Amino acid sequence: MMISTRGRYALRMMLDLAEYQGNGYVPLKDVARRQEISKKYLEQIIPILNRAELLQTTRGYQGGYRLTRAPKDYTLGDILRTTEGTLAPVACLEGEQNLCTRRADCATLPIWEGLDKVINDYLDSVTLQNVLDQQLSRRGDDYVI
Amino acid sequence: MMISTRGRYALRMMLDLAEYQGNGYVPLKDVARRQEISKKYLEQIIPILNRAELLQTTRGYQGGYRLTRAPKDYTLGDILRTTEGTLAPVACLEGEQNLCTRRADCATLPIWEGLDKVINDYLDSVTLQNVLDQQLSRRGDDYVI
DNA sequence: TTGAAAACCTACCAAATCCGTAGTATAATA
DNA sequence: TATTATACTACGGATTTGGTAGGTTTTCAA
Repeated sequence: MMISTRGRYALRMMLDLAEYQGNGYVPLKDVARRQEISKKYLEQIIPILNRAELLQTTRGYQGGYRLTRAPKDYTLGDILRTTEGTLAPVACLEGEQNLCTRRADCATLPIWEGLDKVINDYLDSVTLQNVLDQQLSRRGDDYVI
Repeated sequence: MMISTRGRYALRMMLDLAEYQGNGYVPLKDVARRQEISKKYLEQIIPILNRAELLQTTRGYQGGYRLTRAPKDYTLGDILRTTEGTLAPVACLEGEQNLCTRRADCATLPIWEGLDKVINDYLDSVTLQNVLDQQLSRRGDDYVI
């Protein structure tokens, strides 16, 4: 498993904001309730998104969070790389601290690089807006049936 | 990181066998030396491949391991799914014990299913033979330079 | 000016997973 | 029967995961 609850919850929170923010700010309490995720745990995930300026906040009365950009301007790759730190499928690709002496003629390294590309390309091909659209169309289907 | 040393070492061991087995059996000692992996640790990885009948063994003098099939008849997906247990990128896809009550109308589930497919398709598109061929052609390049 | 609502910060913790080491038992063959 | 090799099982330290808990600070409204 490469994507932990951190990334998955972050994604669900971003989707929730996209759906419910309207013109205002959404309090975390509401997101937590709708998504059935501990508010306290979400509080730990938010600073990561915040530092990367993926969302805006105000404190105090009627405070909360909202997206910085339009939903179509976030790829899932953006959100997941930010929260997970890396999406590298193997340690060899995780940076300088994992340098391997066999790297120069490692037969498997090109494989991992290819896998890494496939993963990132896929996640960068989907935006928050895409997911919202799919969700709405599925809900529509339910009414028809 | 989704693929641990177990899967990566298993893959390197399979490649090593493919390269060095000839008509006989390759003792683990030799694989461990060439690949610079602890023999004791490899001993723990092997039973997994063994149970799945990905390799053959004989004990005792001149014993060791060899591949069951031709290198072109193993995909990397075969080997990695066997050793890692699952290549699922998220817990939600890892089987019945991780059933989620929100599953029925989870907006993100289709994303994870798509990611899972992309990963497995990629790893099933490469065989051990493919990797061997690439490796040989790279070694050839070195001679030219 | 005070109270309530909300975000912010930091410490802590149990359980699981990862990455091995170690020792003994068993089998095959010269 | 000695040697070579696999097979099995237990243990353990380090790290990651998935949170809980409690207090602090900011903002606004009554």
